[in-house]
Amino acid sequence: MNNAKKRSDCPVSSSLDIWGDKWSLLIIRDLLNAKACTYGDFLKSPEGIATNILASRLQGLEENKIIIKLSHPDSKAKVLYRLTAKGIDLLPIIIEINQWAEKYFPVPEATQALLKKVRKDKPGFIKAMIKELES
Amino acid sequence: MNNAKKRSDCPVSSSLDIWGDKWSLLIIRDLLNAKACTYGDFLKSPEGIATNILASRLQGLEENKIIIKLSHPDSKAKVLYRLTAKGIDLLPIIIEINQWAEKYFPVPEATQALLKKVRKDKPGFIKAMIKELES
DNA sequence: TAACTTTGCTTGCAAATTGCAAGTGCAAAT
DNA sequence: ATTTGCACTTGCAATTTGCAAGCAAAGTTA
Repeated sequence: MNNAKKRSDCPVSSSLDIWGDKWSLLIIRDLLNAKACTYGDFLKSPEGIATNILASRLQGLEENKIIIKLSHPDSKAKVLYRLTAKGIDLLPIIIEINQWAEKYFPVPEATQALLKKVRKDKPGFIKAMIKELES
Repeated sequence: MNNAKKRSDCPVSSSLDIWGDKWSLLIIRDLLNAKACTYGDFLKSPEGIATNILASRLQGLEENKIIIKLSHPDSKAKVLYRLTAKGIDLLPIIIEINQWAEKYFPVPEATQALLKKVRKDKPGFIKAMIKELES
């Protein structure tokens, strides 16, 4: 998703041009869960992304303003990645994906617990989570 | 998305294993728009999917029970593809993608019109569309 | 201060996937 | 009987992926 080739004017297609690959949404998932991640944090995720692919995806997401690179307060050697407002706004999509998944195959307990809260009050859940991610 | 390799237990990851490539969701989009498509219909979409890729994606989606292949009432030479209930349930994800896209870049008039209705009553819109797709 | 480790990448290369063009086989129309 | 339409398949070049190794800058340890 590095190269900026737009296949059509369709909003779904344009969105997929940005984050429609097997890895980008997992990076975004990590950032929704953790609020901020280092390069090494992404590598530790269970799917096992290759380091060169991670670098290329982070670059693409940054170019598309989905994430921002920040300097780590503790160390110059470390880098922090965070979601922009545009990236945070992918949360509803991720929630719907989780709900779809829960309906059609077994999901982890932690997911079930979160989705229970979502079911109780989805707009409230999203609002609270956005507030948390922006702080 | 042909091969059934599950990268992790994460519901997002598992979902992407099924339809998380640059083409599958466009096939699903076409089926949400048209209810039923022939092989040739998919080829006509503006993104220009290659015929071998289309064949491989249709096979994968069928294996994962997202779509079904039906015989065309008019001709034995034709095949109809339709969404299963599992496939139709991807509609909320597609809607959220459209809404995200509308927020961050210009979208076609037709999309804007549809999203206006979504904004007015999202659950109602989804319900009506599911009913239409299942009929 | 020198050696060692950690962090965030980059590079090289083989393997897999994609995309283009050209078939192929069956059905239907002429 | 021949041509056309439809749903794919095949061959092959080009791109992308994934593994392993390398590397510079920063931080830690002795």
